This record gives sequence, C-alpha cells and structure tokens, in this order.
Amino acid sequence: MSTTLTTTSYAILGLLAVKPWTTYELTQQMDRSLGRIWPRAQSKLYEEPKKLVALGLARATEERVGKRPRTRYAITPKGRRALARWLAEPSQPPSLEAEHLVKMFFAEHGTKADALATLAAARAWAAERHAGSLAAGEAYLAGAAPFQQRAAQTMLVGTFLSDLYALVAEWADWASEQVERWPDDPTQALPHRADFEAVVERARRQAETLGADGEVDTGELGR
Amino acid sequence: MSTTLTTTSYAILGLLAVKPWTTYELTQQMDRSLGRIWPRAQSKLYEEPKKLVALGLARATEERVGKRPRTRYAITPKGRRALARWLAEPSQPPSLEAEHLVKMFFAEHGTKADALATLAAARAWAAERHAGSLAAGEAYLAGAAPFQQRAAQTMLVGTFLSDLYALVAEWADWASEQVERWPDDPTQALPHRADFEAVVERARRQAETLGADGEVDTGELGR
DNA sequence: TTCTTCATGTAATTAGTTACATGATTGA
DNA sequence: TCAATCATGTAACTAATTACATGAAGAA
Repeated sequence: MSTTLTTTSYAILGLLAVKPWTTYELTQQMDRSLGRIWPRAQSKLYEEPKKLVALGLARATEERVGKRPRTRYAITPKGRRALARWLAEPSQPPSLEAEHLVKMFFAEHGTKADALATLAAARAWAAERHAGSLAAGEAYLAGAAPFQQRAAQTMLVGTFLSDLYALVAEWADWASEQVERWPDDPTQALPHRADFEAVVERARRQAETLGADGEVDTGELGR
Repeated sequence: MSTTLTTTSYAILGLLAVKPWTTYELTQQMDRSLGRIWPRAQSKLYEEPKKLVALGLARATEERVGKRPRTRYAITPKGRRALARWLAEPSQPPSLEAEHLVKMFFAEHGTKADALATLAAARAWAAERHAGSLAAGEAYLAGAAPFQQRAAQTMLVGTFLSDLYALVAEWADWASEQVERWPDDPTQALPHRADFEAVVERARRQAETLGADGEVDTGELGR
C-alpha cells in the first residue's frame, strides 16, 4: 500500500471529518453526494480508509452486526490537520469525461439518427440528475435533509451541479435542433453560418464578463 | 494486451477516421481537442493504436525522420465499420472530477481564505479555457482552422465547452460573494435563507423547461 | 557547438474497477 | 421458510499514469 495521499484519500478524509461512518455508509455518500464531484467505485471506499488508519489520520473501530464484523472509521486530530493543509493547497484542474460528446464529435461517421439518439440520452441523464439536485435542495429548505449545519457548503456545490445539469439538457435540446437540419448523410453536414456566428457572438459576450484573455494558440476545441 | 475496445480506443479510432496521424500528432490532438472531452495521458496514445492494429481496425506504416523511426496510423474499412457500430451504442454517463468542488464541499475544515483561493483558481482555469474555446471558434469563422468540413461537429462540442467554462467562471464569482459573507470561522457559515430560496427557485424554473421529474429519493447533492 | 525544445517511444508503477463471495434482514 | 435485498468485504485484473531515455532540429 502506497503511503501517499491522493485526492480520493482526502475526499474520504473529508467525509470522516463530518462524522464517523461505517464503510457501507461511505458508499451511500458516494452514491448520493461525493460521487457527483469525485466518483469512485465502492471497493475504493473499503480500501482507502485503511490507508488513512495506517497513516494515523483515522482510526477504525470494530463493531458487530450479528456475528458479522463491520468497521467504523473516525478522523483523528492529526487527520484534521492534514485535511486543513490539503484545503490550502492548489487543486488539479477539473476533468470531464463525456462519451456522449465524443460521439457527437465524430458524428459524421455514424447516422443522423445515432446522433439524435446520443443527444436524447444525454438530455435524459441531465434531466434526471437535475431533478435529483432540485429535490435535495427542496429537502434542505424544508429542513428535512441531514447535515443542516453544512448547508452553506452543500448549497454552493449543489447550485453548481444543478446549473451544470440544466446546461447539459439545454445544450442537448439546442444541438438536436442543429442536427435535425443536417442532411441525411452527416458527412455533408455544415453549420448554418448564422448559427455559427451566433454562438461565437455569445461566447464573445461571455468573455467580456469573464475578462482576462490574452493571445491564444488555438486547436479545434481550444488552445 | 486485452482485445476489448474501450471508449479510449474508439476515441482514437475516431481521430484516425478523420485522417492518418503520427503518434505525436495524436498527442497534439489530445492537447487541443479530444482531451477536453476525453482526457488521456500521452503514453496511452502510443499504446492504444497498437491494439487497433492488432484487431485490424487500423494499419501502421513505418516512416523515418533522420535515422529515427516513427509510426503513422490509418483507419481500415473494418475500423470504419466498428466506429459506426459504436456510434449507435448507448453511452456511459458523463463523469466530472473536480477537486475544487471537493474542497468547497469540505470548506468548513479550512479557512475562509482557503475557500476564496480555491474559487479564484477555478475561475482562472475557466476563464483561460473559455478564451481558448472562443479563439478556436473565431478561427473557424475566419476559415483559418483546419478541418473546416468538420465545422458542424466542432461547433456542437465547442459550444458546449464554451458554455461550460462560462458557467464555471460565473459560478465561482457567485460562490465567492457567498463565501465573502461567511464569518471568519467557516464552521459557523450558514447560507442566507433568501439566497438559498433564490437558488432553489431558479432550479425549479429550470426544471419546468426540462420537464420529466418524478419521485426522488434525495441525498445531500442529489438522489 | 552547445543548449533547448520538439519528437518518439518504453518500462515501471499504481489507482481504480469488475467480479466474486457470503452473512444479515425483511417481507411475502 | 424462501427469496430478495441490504450489507460487508476480498481478490483478480486492467486501464491509465508517471518516470525515464534518447534522437532530431533549431536557436543562440
């Protein structure tokens, strides 16, 4: 077992800083909260806490349920200090993996129907995620959600996610309109000049709000 | 070498469907285009094409530059068929990894200054990416970009990315305002009721446009 | 000519996933 | 009491990353 902490280690340490959890409870949090911004497989949640214990950042207590053992993890003072140090460090840049987008990027090698189906799937995913986010927000407002004392942090992250899912759904709708206008052979697809100008113009206006551009060496999707 | 194709394999196959590339040129594309939606390390781009060749989906030709060999890969007809089949398959859901968000989620265990610095870093990243995206769009409009015949696909994906980067930057600005109002001890931070209601209300309006919600079992950040 | 950057790869390591196994609990 | 689901973990595997090595080209 390597002894260097990864972002995954700190993410779990962060959960332990909220309260002690059994491993299974950690997997629930991965499904319902942390996994939205740092997705990891269940088995990781059984493995990483052992590393935290080995480094003295967490301690494990054995419990039993029937004759079966289970482990509950809690953060240590040393763990809290390590977490605080990590929060002050620079972060690695966000990373997005979107198979839907990859398929759209190469859409000319499939059919128009394929492209529309891919967009519909992306939209459905986003709508479902958005509904979940909204429901979580409503629950907080109603005081029905756990960890009310963490509402400020949850609101910040939840708002981002909610906006992101809305963006994906709206983009998919817009992109579907575009694809509808493609000829049946997608290799012949060309964007309407006016549409292209419209999106670039929109990006220009966004850039004004954003400020801070310099010279850029461009590729297909960015410098 | 496993013989099952991953999304990474197909992503590279998609690039080869555009034109033949040397491995180094593939790494350039990863830096400038594909990497925005399917990021992978350089060394993967030296490894995966070999698998495609082994499966008959691509062929390799040896070239030399000085006395040093280099490999150029091209897609085969069988490769084009495989790519087309893949484009018709369902996609795995998008995945976001954002260390910045993880730190905001656990911000109460650090200082207010840490949180603001994390948000500033996220905003700077987004602004830079947005500038790159905009520049790429401008280049296309000016006819100065390569692969003009792929403009329709590039516009779809590029618009999504541009909007995403703008969203991140705008969110970071909004979140910074929120954090500014926190007390010096972030464990005491509570969102202003009005702000919380405002974001939930916005999500409700988005949901109306999106349609399609049902009953949801909520966690902290979603069902 | 030497230094730096561009270019081309391989090797070693690891972070993470998938698959498996099984006990406990609950409801029909 | 049987089946389904919840809960707790381990083992095997692999996809991917980091580190390393070095030739070629261009600039100072």
